[in-house]
Amino acid sequence: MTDTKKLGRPRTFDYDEALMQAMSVFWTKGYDGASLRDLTQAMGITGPSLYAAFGDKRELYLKTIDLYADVDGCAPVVAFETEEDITKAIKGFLSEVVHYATEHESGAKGCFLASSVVTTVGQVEGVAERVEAAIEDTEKRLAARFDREIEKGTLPADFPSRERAALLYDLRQGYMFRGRAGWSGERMQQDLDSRIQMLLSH
Amino acid sequence: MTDTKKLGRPRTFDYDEALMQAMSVFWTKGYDGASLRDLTQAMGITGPSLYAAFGDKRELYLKTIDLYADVDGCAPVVAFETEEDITKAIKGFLSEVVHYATEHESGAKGCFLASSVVTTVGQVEGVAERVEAAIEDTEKRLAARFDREIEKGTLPADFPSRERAALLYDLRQGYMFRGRAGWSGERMQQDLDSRIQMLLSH
DNA sequence: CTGATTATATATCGATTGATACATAACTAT
DNA sequence: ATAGTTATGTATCAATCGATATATAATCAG
Repeated sequence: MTDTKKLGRPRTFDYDEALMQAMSVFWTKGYDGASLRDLTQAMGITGPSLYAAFGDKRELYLKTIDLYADVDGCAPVVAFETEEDITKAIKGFLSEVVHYATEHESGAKGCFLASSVVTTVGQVEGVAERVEAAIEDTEKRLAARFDREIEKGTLPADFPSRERAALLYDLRQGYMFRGRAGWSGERMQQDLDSRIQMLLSH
Repeated sequence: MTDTKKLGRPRTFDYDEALMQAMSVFWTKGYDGASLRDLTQAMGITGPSLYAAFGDKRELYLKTIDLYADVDGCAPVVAFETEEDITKAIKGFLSEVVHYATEHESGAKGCFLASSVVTTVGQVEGVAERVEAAIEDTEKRLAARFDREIEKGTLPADFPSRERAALLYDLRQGYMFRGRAGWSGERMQQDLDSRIQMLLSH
């Protein structure tokens, strides 16, 4: 935050882009599967540079998780929040999830946090808090969107926002899993409409 | 199958139990995280014995997946199939899932296949087919249970069995994820009744 | 300029990885 | 008994692991 000082030789690579590449490697190969060689090669830097800029492997890993949570992880949620019509909002959320589950620019599939990071909860210190915080944060945002609809009057006052938010999140998990398992986007779109109807039923 | 021959020195350890221990190690530490030392130590055998009995690390891994699919993976499904009352059957399925997600005799959490194996789909040859087959098989069994209820007349003829089976499966994924993330069983039981109602609505 | 500070590249560290060679032990078949 | 076959234990392989020591290059303040 307070890195106002500029001293010594400046780094010759893009910090954020290197971090993005690191995330991609962790995503596709997992924490243990990603070797320092894999990482440095993808990031375009050498070992000592990596350690100087990001710390050790674990710290780099945590930084990629934070990057994902800030930038990459909320595309479906943003789609859900910005669309005014609630039906279209849900459709947008789920469509984004399906798209996300089946193809990602990094070449990885599924959700980095939900299908890769989560496996290192008991293994890498600092991961558990981040995963739980991600669930908490996402579900709150989803529930808030439903609540807004109640205020608008398009959903009844006793609409179970929190429950439906949790359900939406679980559907997300299912799609991510199917994506990892190799399911196509078309196949997942199949039940989309009936699921939307179900999410809004009361 | 046709191992009718008995020749040479017999093995001095229990094959199935050793395989179970191996599964436990893979489950808790992941594929890459599980070292040969970890495995042989937990299995109570030496390296050469492991390679003689199970092949290399990858083959051992695939064998643990098959073991899980045959024995361990279907506890919730069996609970769903055996209970006659459909409401109680769903409750049994979900309760079993929650219990499964929060505690397991091996000390691992979540579903071995859904939260651990799935991350090695693109990494270890032979895993992808097994994961897809597991989804296919489970969803068919779940749908068949709903179909039986249609035949009994307790559910309407146009009840969407396949859709609800897929939904049930996705809920399972959600619980498994939450379990990995550290959620308690009580917390997950919260929405159970309303979810059952939703699964049976038409 | 000089001195201080930081990033980079080369080379390499000890430790651990997955996997075996070898000799020995224990069993079956003849 | 003898030969054939398989499992086990010891000891160890080359390769790779995560991480660093060292020297050099590039920037800053003065």
